[in-house]
Amino acid sequence: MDIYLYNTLTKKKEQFIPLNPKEVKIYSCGPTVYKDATIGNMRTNIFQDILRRVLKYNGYKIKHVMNITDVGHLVSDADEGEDKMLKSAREENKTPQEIAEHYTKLFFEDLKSLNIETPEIICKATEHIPEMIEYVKKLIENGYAYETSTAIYFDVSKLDKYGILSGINLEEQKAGARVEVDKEKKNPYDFALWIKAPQNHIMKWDSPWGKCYPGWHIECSAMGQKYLGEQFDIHTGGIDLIPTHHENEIAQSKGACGKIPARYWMHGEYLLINGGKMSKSLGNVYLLKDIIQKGYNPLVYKLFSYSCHYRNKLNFTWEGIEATSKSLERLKDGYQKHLEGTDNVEEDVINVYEEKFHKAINDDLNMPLAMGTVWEVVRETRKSPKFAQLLLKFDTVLGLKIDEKEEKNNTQIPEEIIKLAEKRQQARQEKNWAESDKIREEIAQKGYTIEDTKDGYKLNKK
RNA sequence: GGCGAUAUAGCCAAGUGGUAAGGCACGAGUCUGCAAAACUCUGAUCCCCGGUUCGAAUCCGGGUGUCGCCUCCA
Repeated sequence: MDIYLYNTLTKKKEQFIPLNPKEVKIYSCGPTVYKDATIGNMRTNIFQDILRRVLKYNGYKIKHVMNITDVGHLVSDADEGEDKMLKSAREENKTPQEIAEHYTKLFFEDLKSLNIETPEIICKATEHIPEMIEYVKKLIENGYAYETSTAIYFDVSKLDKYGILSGINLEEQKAGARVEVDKEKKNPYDFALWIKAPQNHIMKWDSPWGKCYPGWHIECSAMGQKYLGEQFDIHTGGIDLIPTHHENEIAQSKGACGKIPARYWMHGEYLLINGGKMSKSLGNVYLLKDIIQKGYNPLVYKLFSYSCHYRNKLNFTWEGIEATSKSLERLKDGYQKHLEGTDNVEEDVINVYEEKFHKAINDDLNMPLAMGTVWEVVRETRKSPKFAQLLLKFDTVLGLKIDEKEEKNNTQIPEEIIKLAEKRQQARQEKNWAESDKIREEIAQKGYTIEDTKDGYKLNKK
């Protein structure tokens, strides 16, 4: 079945045809590991995971590269100001290496909680300094870069066109309106490839231009080329990377080898919090940890993100998480019921559902639409293991572990509560409903719920 | 000022020319001593105005609203 993906480069949905008919090469801009990853960051990672899984569903092998930026970009704008890694290190009284290690570990823990597949290749910026130096050298040789007293800059005026991704027009931009223009820069949009380190700068490396550290964009170009070649299939990232980072990656790649590095550029939209931007000042920066701490399965967040297409803004609310939490439970219940079902179902019925689902995910990863089909199968009145099997197949894309039973009953129920439940059970047997209801109220006040089933009572923590 | 996105039931959200998927909530019912859970049923003509068309949420023009980016940011 054909796959269609929206390409930021052409602003159109295009049929996806990989360079190699069997293997798809993807590069994803990974985290800068100087602070906690937010659920907003995770939305992008979920989007990238879906992309992988959908391609695999279609039978492709994946070679997916993700970088870890463990050398800081600058805190302030335009190639000046303090380095973010160093700032965090100073604030937390640790070495930059310790900071990077710490946040890298947390990042991968989040991915694991969300059942996000680990890319085939994870590469750290600090381990690819020689490749970056070579890349800068090449750009200088090709006449796309020049040296000033502070850095090696990319000369955007040497390109036939700068700004193809974001659609900016250099002539129309008010250069330097908000950015202090470096007097030595030839063009306001020239960006630093390689920055000469001040004496007190901790992270710096020897290079033909002295002790330096890399500019923000060079690592992705250098590592992408190293692992995937001069041109690969898909480049992904958050929507915010379009105007600067990806624009500059394209510039670098065109300068170095005359090619746009990726044929398809895909960008995930932002997650909003209560309709607005997530920001520290509003105190609405949430981490996956916060969702877990409220007692939710982290996969609830993953399912929540399927309620909206990746190219649309998704509004995060706790109400939404609560609603999704119920959905996930019902999804799992539905799966179990099919598993235990005995109804007969024709292959045709299965195939119709499968095709509907497949078509949805192949249509630019339309998860909200695909979920519609998932629910149709879950709600099928006929119960059959064949449907369970189909759902399991869907779950290779969803990654929700629908066959894993919730472990909410594993939480320790205090002796006291169990005693009350037993007492209530006895009252019920004696048909002493008043007493029974009284005890239920008591249990509720102590933070537990009790449900009566045909096999007896069932306790849960609220 | 420039670039871009979006406006569909209480909420989240698909659908991009042929009489509005799905999820959550609400309400009703089945079940239950009652409740919970589960299951079943129930709701919108698609921001406004004008146009094209046999026919538009869907195309075109004009408004209005919301949001994002243009500075580090997924």
